[in-house]
Amino acid sequence: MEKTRKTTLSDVAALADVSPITVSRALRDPEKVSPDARARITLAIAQLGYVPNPAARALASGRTDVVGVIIPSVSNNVFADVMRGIYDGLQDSPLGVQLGTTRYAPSTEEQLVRVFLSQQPAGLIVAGHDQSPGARALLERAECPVVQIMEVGPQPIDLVVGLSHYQAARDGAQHLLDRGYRAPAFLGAQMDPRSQRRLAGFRDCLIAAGLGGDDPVVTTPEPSSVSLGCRLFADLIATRPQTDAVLCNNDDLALGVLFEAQRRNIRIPDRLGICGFNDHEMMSAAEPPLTSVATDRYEMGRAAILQIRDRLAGRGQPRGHAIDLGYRLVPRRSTARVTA
Amino acid sequence: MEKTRKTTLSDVAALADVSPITVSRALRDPEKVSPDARARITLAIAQLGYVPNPAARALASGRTDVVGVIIPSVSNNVFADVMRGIYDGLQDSPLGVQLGTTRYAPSTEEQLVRVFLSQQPAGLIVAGHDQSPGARALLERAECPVVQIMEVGPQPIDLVVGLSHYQAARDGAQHLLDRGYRAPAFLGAQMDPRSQRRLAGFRDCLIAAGLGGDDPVVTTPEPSSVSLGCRLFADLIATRPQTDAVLCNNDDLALGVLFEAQRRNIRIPDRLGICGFNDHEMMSAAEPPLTSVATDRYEMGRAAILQIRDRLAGRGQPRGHAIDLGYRLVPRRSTARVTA
DNA sequence: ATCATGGATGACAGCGCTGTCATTCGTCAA
DNA sequence: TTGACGAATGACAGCGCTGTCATCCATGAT
Repeated sequence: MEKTRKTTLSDVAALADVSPITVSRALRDPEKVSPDARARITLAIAQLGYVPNPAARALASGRTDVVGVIIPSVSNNVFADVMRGIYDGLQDSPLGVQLGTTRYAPSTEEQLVRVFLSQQPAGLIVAGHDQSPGARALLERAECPVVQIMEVGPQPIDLVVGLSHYQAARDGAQHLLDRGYRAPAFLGAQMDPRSQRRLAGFRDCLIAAGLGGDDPVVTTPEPSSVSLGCRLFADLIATRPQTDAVLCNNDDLALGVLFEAQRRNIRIPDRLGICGFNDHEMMSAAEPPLTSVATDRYEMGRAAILQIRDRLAGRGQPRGHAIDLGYRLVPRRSTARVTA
Repeated sequence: MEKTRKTTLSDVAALADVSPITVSRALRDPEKVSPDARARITLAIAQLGYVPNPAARALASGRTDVVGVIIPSVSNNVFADVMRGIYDGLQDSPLGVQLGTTRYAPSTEEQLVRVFLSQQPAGLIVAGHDQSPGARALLERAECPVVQIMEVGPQPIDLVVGLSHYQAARDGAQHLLDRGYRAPAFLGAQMDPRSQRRLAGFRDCLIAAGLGGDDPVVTTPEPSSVSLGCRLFADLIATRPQTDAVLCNNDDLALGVLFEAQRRNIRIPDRLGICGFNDHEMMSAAEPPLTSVATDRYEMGRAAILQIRDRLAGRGQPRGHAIDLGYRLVPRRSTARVTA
């Protein structure tokens, strides 16, 4: 196990017969180096298998090629789509990703922000608008672009890519009313701030329609799952049998409701309407196909990275710029009641 | 926008009235510093809000606190579970994660390995056993622990945490035969090496049972999805109507098959048996509940990180150590044929 | 022929931390 | 009382790269 010293810039420089600094320039800013020297350097790099040391670069320049991404959880498939968008947005750039998960804990988030910022990242992507005051202060002082994703809202820290969960859920609820359902309920798991705003949209829609009598809401802090959808729905109809439709906080729950309804021979969409949230691919494949409020999680991640890349390239949007990706109600058979 | 210099070790040292090196030790190895000095240092750090500069640490020590994770894709929910395990395994450690995705391309994988290794990571986790020769050579020469996850197999690079996909699928196929199905087929998407080995297990099971006549296999390189399950199943019964059971390469496909079968009024399990792979949470919630071969993706990620942490702590397993997490056939109603 | 101009290159120092010694001091056995 | 020892601390140099400024040289205008 010999201790082979890594090849350095100087090794390359020696072989290419230039000074180390010229090699450094050839790597970062090839335009500034003569074609002749550049060719010799490229060759030397290939011969030696040289790979730059990012730590040294970071220390010397005060910058890194790492984008920090802080999300609540990796197992939530909403974030899986976001991450895919992020990675696609990274294509053809030297940037890498450092991922941190908060487990929905503000204190963890603040600590992650602190740690990530200490690495002088090229940019930071954080989920949501509900950072702790401490985390927010850190982010406002950050020297790199900061993108808040998932939702649009007041007082952005820097850049924003998201949508209005309140409006999206309100439209979902309105769709149920439009289709003639008169006793819709809300099912929610993992009641993070976005879920809370969806719930608020649902409630306001019912109130506006004069249906705000009882508060037909079943929620739990547990993480969302299909099985949980089954259980929550079972709870719901046990306590509120007149329920004729459910707006689910996400698609997992909606699928669970579908299965539980099938088990109980509850006819969909006549006896029960189901509307999910996000419009995961499986919604259209289900039998019956399930209505959902479509959100573009993939684009959310991609756009966030592109915002950062634009900023780094000097042609970015100013502080406060927000991209509202919107949402789209996708009606399917699960809410296609015959009696309107 | 004032250029506030970050507080450094020396600032802390000055305030605590010790030398910088003592502060460094207090951070990395508190035992080696007197309680008195340690207290003053802790106080100074808190007062100044000092956060170490990881780039400087990496440059000086030649090591980082980052574990590189190289997986094919983040959107595959198998890897979402693995990632969750990894993050849980990281709890109470100073380690962070740098994630890279190969998009199932060996050349991308090799480049990622090269880039990650150049960062002198604390450890590396790579998915699968089918690295390109170049990537393999790099990994074998790596100075950090390397864990191959997902499957066990011959010639490990260093550490391994996985299971035998061949055996798992073979058992799944055998289960279908045991339940009296006589014309099972295999449905596969995203035919990566692990999927190929599952397919091999399926084929060998049929051959061993003397049912190896035709080759009832429908696969596609497309990424797996529920909708794709619907389509593949439609293709399958169009070309091979006698099919009486399907072993699906994963649970998404199995769910798609269920929906498509419901659409066509194909009775499950009597007319058609369905077996998935991985036993995603939704399988037990479905109606009817779906049989699957359970794998512990979460534990795969967690164990991989723990292996690395043990190594770093000096009490790790030797090179070549493999953990076979096994699998578990979970029979449910979707294969509970009455006629045995 | 002379000088200003700008492109190409290089010298130097230093980013913030840690490895490797060396040094100091108190403690205990002889 | 002395010396040996270990715990606590410090001095020094350097990790590999880049920011800054200086230098060099060919070119074209005068």
